[in-house]
Amino acid sequence: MSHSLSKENYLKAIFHAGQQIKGAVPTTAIAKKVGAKPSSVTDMFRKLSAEGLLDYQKYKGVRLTEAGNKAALQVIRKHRLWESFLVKHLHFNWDEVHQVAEQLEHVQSDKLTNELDRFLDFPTRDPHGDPIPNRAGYMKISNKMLLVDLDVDQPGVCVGVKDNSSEFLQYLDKRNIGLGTRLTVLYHEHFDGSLHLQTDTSTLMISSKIAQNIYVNII
Amino acid sequence: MSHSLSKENYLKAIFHAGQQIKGAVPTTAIAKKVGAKPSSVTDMFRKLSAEGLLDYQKYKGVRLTEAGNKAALQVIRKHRLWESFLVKHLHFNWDEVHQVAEQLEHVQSDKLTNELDRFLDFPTRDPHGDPIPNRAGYMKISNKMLLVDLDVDQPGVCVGVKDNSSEFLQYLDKRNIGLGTRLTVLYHEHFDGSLHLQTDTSTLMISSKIAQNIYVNII
DNA sequence: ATGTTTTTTTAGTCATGTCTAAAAATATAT
DNA sequence: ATATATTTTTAGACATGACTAAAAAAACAT
Repeated sequence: MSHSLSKENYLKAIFHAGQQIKGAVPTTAIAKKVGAKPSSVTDMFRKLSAEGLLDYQKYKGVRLTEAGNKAALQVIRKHRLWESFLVKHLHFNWDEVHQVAEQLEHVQSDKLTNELDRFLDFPTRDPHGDPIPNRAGYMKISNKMLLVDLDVDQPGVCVGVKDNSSEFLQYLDKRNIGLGTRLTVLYHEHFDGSLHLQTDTSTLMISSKIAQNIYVNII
Repeated sequence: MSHSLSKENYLKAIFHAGQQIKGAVPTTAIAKKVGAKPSSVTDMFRKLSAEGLLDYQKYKGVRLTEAGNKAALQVIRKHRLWESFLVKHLHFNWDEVHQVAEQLEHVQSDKLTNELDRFLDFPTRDPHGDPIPNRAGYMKISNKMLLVDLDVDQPGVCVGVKDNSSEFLQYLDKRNIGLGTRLTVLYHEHFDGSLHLQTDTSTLMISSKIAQNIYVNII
């Protein structure tokens, strides 16, 4: 029932790649994500396939089986719960959590995971706005969109960012934009694409480039 | 500066063995602690020695160098902080924490460790009453003693247990004895060695065997 | 003191997860 | 359609951390 650290990383990478790609996930895509050479990825594909976690046909890439999907979701659940914990209680910034959560996600203890979930009051989104699977592995499909695509006068709430760099996150902090910030686009400036926003506390103007890196949900 | 999971476990085991043994720590003692064969331990002794973490002479056992001691203390610090977190915030019992803390202690992030320390309000003892090294690696030498050795009328406080079995811990819960419980020995029953105790809320009688498994500090 | 037992080390092997280099299959371009 | 480029797989190797079996050293008895 429990898999090695390396296998968990592959499952997670395959899950994420599967979200972005239409059909089967190719070797090279995973090689990039896990930072290994394609030959190593092929080896691992075969191992995971033998364990019934992947459907793998030579030269055709892989798909997660139901068991593989479930395993991947459990890792993602742990990753996102830990990210939430780090930001909410340990003063981590959005951009610092990933590396540490990558380690914490591999700790094996259902009790730990579920108690952490309860301690955090069963959050549904992590600090990047991504949905957190519940203990059954179910998560809301994310219908987040980029702020730049939000219609004028359609209220939205910030649920995450695309660019995770410190610079960007610090810029957002300075403009008082964070997870949960409600905002409405007043109008698009056609000349340069900049957006004029109304938040609960003020109005502000941001460039098109910024708006291309903020995820919002319609509310 | 950072060591593999396996190496950290060896360093920790050598530290603990060194506390119990007078001179150098022999191969077999570590083999038992880490659950490996003596030949594997010899291999690891040589590796750690080459890294300057151990003083090792063939057939003579090992001693931690200053660097090795420091590294061991950092692992112990993390282990005990995580145990504290699990008990205080995640509803773990005294006896459930060890296995999970064994995993969490290997997560590498100074910020994580130090923020966890702060979050817990800089605890000085873990749920078993063992002292927690601070970020400099300094910890109070434990002057804990067994309850059975506490003098009559000398007030003490429960700082831990020797027996970590669920049965024993549940017994203590039932008798309302826990970490921090203040108690005084009223008298020893010479006939069977049982102790009569005064706590803040009541008086109670416990057997000599129980008193041999409870650690107290003089207050 | 010398033979026996125990401890420790050496030598050789294995599993995991990685790599490089080369071969095979697939995809792309004209 | 066929040559070229890219992707994927195979084959063989390596590091880590473990193992077994046998040899060497140390400790223990009488």
